[in-house]
Amino acid sequence: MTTKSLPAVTIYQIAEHVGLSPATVSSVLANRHVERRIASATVEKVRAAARSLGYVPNMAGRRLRAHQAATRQFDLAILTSFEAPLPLVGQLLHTLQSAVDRKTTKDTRYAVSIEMFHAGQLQQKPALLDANRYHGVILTNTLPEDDRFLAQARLPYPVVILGRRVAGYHCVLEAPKCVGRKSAELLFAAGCRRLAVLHGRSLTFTTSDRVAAFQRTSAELGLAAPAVIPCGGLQPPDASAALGAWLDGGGEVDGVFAVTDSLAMGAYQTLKQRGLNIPRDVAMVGVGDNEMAEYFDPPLTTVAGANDAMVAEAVPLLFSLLQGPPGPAREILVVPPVFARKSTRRAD
Amino acid sequence: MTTKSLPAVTIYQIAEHVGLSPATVSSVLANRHVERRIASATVEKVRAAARSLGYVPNMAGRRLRAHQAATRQFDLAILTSFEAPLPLVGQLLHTLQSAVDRKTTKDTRYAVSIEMFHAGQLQQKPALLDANRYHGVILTNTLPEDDRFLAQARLPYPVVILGRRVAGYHCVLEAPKCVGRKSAELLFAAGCRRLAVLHGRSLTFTTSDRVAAFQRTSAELGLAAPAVIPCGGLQPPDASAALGAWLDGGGEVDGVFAVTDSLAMGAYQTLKQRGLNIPRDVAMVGVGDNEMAEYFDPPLTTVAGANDAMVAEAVPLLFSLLQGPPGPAREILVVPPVFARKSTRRAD
DNA sequence: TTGACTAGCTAAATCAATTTAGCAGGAGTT
DNA sequence: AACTCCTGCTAAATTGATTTAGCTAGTCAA
Repeated sequence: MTTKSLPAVTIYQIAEHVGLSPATVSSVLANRHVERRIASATVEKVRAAARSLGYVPNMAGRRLRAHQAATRQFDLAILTSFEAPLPLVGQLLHTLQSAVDRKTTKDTRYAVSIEMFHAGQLQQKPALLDANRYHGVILTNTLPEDDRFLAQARLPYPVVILGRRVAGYHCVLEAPKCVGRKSAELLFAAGCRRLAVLHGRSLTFTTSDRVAAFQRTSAELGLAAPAVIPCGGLQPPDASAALGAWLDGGGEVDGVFAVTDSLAMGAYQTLKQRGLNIPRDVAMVGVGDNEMAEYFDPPLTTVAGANDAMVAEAVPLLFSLLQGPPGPAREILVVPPVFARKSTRRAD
Repeated sequence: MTTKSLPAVTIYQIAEHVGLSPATVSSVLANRHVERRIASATVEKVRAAARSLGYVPNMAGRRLRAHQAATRQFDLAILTSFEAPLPLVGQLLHTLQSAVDRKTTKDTRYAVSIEMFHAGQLQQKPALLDANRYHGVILTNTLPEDDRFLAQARLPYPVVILGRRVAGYHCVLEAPKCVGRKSAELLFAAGCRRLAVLHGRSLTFTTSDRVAAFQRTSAELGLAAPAVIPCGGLQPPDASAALGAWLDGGGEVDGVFAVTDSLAMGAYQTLKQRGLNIPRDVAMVGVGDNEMAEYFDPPLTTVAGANDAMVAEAVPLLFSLLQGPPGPAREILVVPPVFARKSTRRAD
């Protein structure tokens, strides 16, 4: 419990404390004491001092010294919010790691980190503006507050923003309005006339775009304004509860669009509990963000699942930024595919 | 395309190349050229040289220099295989990040990385034995080959192994045999007499323990030896195909245990396609590794979901290792809970 | 002509850890 | 007595980037 609060302890302080040279301390702490013939009493003394002073090795120092001149190392990071659904990040991580794996050679190495921030509080992330941590970053799941911060603060390393458009940055995002429009069209084509949309309470850029486009397309198709049902969170129970309450309040639908698949799953449960058949009584469209969608009962029609495609664009973009000259901020729009399944197929 | 292959370029080489001092080059590359009054022609010259020589800044050097004496920084990593299901890793990441967030103070900071290896090829991960990258690591989703490597190679930093037991390491794992035993008992209690177990082709320590315990308990209950059905992978289609082929080959079951939930989902599909009712004709038990299990149709009875609990043990254990003296390798066993749902409830 | 000032650049110190060459002093050998 | 060897340790160099203090040559004013 003798851990000093500050400042951080170096081997020089340990050396002074035990009355030996830094060389000896280093040899012990790097476990080289056998080949360096350090007396075992000395070893114990150094270790005890390191513990009691709360020594934490400085990796920057170690790495600098251990650096192999022929190797260039890239430190990459994925920056995402705590609140974001993990599968999306997982997919990004997977793709990035695979790319890194392929690109690793004898003289080029990569390290991939994940950093998380609390949604809307990106500016409180310490060291975000330091140039001494990462060579490049993919930033995703930001909220409007975060984007405002980003738009004014220029980060001193290459950044790819995933899923949003922020001025001055390289961005990869879903083609705007596509998902909402296609969802409305699918439900309309399935014969639905009273639509509803389920979304999480805190809308990201992407999900609010989906809702808005859904509403607009409904209007264009001559339908009544869709019911907008906000759910407490993004998990199935949230949707289940929200939809249930809405139906209890007299709401009526024959077509539901859920902006994420886990909301769709919750909706399935509520509809089935009330004896409503999918798709006969209520057709459903989700977003292909979950590989399970195909295995729902009935299989869920999804729009998008553009995450694959977005990630596939974002990763090469990041690598190109690592090498190439700055250049103007590029913007890549990914058109989401449609997977028509049973949940919107009434005639069968 | 003038990127030299080796060695890595430093600012000294750039300085020599353009006939200026390293100080000037540094000022330009750190974007300090305005306040340092560097001529704009010089700025362009330096930038061009950096690009053409393929300069990659050495973060260790930068961080060392930028180091704030009062701050100690811990670099932590999660080391997992590419082949592992991502949600588990996601949960671990989430818990670790939350802990790190709570523990971050003015003079103690943390960075969390994720590194991936190809299952069974951990020893090929470069720099795993270097002491200059991480202060501590949580290692998960290893295969027996990896464990053998670990048992002989001692890593020069604190390690917590998740989900397996490896001699000489701190481990957190499912209490052995529990999941397999409880699954067999649940199916037996549901009236099943002809059991089968679905598993992925490459068995981890955990999943092979589940299969073995399931077999043994079946025998103890006086049942015929369960059919063991290996699936090509861990995704629903793999289970769907494997179970389908087995049924086509004349296999008969009234109770199925799937060692992961995504296999259970595939099995659901096959059973329903063949007109078999769950749980009346075939009861099912899965493992609570997927939050969707409760929303299957019918809801899936699961054993475990011990991942929560394991992660909750592993993270504090890692932190205790970062501070405390070495001490003997601890082993924490987590007893998996049971969630009985409709898929094993025949009388209703 | 001298002094004040500026633009543009550089020398050298610094960050923390590791390693190499080598020193001091004692033991053992012939 | 001269030598070799060994044990246990240290001085100093090294790693890459950044910053501070300061230098030089030129401009301008008095």
